[in-house]
Amino acid sequence: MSEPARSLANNDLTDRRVLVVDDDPTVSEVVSEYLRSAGFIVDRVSDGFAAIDAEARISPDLIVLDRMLPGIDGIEACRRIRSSSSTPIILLTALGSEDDRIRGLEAGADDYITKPFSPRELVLRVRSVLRRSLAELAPESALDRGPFRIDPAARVAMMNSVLLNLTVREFDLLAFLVKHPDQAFSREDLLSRVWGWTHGDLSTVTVHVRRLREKIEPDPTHPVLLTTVWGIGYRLDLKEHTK
Amino acid sequence: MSEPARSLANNDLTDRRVLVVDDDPTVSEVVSEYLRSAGFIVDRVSDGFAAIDAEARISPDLIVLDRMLPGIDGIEACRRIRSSSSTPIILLTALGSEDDRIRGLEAGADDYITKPFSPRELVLRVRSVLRRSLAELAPESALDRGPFRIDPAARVAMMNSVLLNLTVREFDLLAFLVKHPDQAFSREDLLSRVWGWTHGDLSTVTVHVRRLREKIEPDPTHPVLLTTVWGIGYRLDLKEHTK
DNA sequence: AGGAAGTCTTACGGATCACAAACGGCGTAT
DNA sequence: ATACGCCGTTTGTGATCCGTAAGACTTCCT
Repeated sequence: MSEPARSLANNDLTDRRVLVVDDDPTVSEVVSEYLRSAGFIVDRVSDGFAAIDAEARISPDLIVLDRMLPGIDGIEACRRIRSSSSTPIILLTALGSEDDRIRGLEAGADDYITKPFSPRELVLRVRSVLRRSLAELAPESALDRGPFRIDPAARVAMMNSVLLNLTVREFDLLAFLVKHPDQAFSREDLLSRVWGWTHGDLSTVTVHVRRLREKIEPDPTHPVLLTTVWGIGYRLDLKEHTK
Repeated sequence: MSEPARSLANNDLTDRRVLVVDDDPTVSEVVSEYLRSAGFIVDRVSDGFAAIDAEARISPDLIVLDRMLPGIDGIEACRRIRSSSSTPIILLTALGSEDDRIRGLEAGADDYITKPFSPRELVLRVRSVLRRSLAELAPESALDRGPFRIDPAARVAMMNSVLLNLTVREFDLLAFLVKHPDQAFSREDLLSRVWGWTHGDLSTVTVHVRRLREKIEPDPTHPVLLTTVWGIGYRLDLKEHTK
């Protein structure tokens, strides 16, 4: 109940412009209709070049891009759009292979939906991606909680009034945990919500947790703040349910 | 041995209401039985109008809807339900054509299963759709009952305000029992609803009950909280009969 | 009392998991 | 151009947990 509600309140998702790119009129029609009824303003084009052009012209808040297109394909269109803009992109595809998915994400796509998909799921994904991208733009205020003070704007983190010398990832990780204290997160969750990855090496999380511990724990070998929940993941303990 | 298992999700999928709509008594019976043994509460109706009525009346968490129905067909029922509610819908069908599928998804279905399907696949799909839809909702809150306090989000269990050091399985087992106190469950039930297995070695349950007793019973050899119901299974006694 | 079925207890091997340490790549600053 | 810092990955190690099996014990029934 903490985050999603607030970001929804601050950043309204209605009336956002979505650009739908698909050469199949049926799919394009269905997708557009559903997005419209979900409160989005929808523009449609049917090939890659038109997509690049339209993106530059109307600056949509998000693009739904079919992977298979006449002319340049979706992946290439995605790459070109991304090279000049950070507009979020959701890729549509008939293929479901892992390789395919990775190539899509590498090209800069923010999410990936395989056909056949339900329009409802599409709307959910669109909302989710939009929320994420809008949340990054919103100016956030500093947060004091427990011994921590997180200032996202200044990118400064303090603990007991002393400055923590954190790296980018460490800051993001700590900021997320301070925003969601006393809640256990799996490595997948953290990878997804802090790193923004949908898949990847989970040990990345493990190592960064260890590095963060070195900077915030009195005794890093016996964590009391950032504790591990065996078989689940990690939790930042601000409530004293321990001991 | 084990299933895809590891739901480790934030939201408990047990005790969710599923409405099964099918005019074929055999199919309806089989589907319902499998869903029940997977821990769902199942209601059944046999035609489209009854489905619309039942949906409004009992507000199920999910609907399994046959595509072929007397009166209005599944697609139409799906559309009507969707017009007034966002309850997730899984469509059952004998047909497998692409067109058919698209029309189903267009009507607002969240997933689509073609007959013949394995009951196991059905349960997996139901879980998957439910998990997606529940993920958008509020996280579950802590539960206080008797001497126990269960916080699923934090993955913390306390007894008389002291922290219990439980493993994953022990936590899941205790959480389930605290949610359903003073009710006897067979080992099969527990295996199905806590482990998510449809079959397996029942001694697994026995051993875990014993391990849990070691951590919550004053005298594990003479249980007073987690008692065994001879010939039936186990029960968590929270109503204070004696003492 | 005796047998059968159900339950409890203990033990063990495999599997999983968490952690530490180190490595190489990449970008940036010097 | 070089050095440094950060990041993601890999490897090895130790610890934990889980499921199963096997035997002892208890309860129920005849």
